[in-house]
Amino acid sequence: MNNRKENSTNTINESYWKDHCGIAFTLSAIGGRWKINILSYLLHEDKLRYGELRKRLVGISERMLIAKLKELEQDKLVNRIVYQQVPPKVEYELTALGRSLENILILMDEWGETNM
Amino acid sequence: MNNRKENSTNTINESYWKDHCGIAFTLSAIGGRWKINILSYLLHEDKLRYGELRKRLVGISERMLIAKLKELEQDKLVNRIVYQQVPPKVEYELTALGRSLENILILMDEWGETNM
DNA sequence: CTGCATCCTCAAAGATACTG
DNA sequence: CAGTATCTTTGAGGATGCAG
Repeated sequence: MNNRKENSTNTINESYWKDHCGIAFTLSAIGGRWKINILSYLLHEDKLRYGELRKRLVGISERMLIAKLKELEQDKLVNRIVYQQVPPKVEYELTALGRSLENILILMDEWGETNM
Repeated sequence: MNNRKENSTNTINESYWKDHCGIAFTLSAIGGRWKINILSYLLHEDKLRYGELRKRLVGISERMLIAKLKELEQDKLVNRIVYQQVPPKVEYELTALGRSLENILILMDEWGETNM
């Protein structure tokens, strides 16, 4: 996808990458404080406007939401749909790739619910 | 488990917690830069001494490794086995709860391998 | 060998004001 | 409405020295 190799995980040795490279990549795509929340909402609600997402993600700053949406878009997990009109309207939705994360999110949710 | 509520995710609103509480909890248990790496090694190699883990986790500082192992121990994901001898010998191994994360790690690895 | 305490750095994230 | 720009803050993580 994009510049994964510049992330913090690039200091890991070869034996690691042989065994767990996929995990590191997945984490780099959905890890951090906000991305999974964003993906979850888009999973449940199909299309959401920027402002709707912001209302749901209580506590996120505009700057962060934009940054994370842009990263998700660059990683092809979400589509950004621009409606040419005034006032502006932009919607975000999951791509097929984004939806393919559903199994992982479900498993994580189940494990958490069971063990919290 | 322990003090989840003090984490950064505690600012999220009610509708979030209703829908995705489990995911947030799971992420708080295995998220971050190192925990999944540690878990992966213990999954593949059963018991590992502190020094062996440190050799495998290239780039981690002693301070971080100790801190993350302690967190994993407090969350009941790993067991710490102390051998009363000189020089000291301590081994770490997954608990049943820790091994129960295997499915998630496998899914994440597969997704990453497929899409990286 | 295993582990703790202290100090420090830097990047991620927050706050705020502004614009098309 | 949907962003952008700038400044500030925070805290995860690194370096180092010490101890049982």
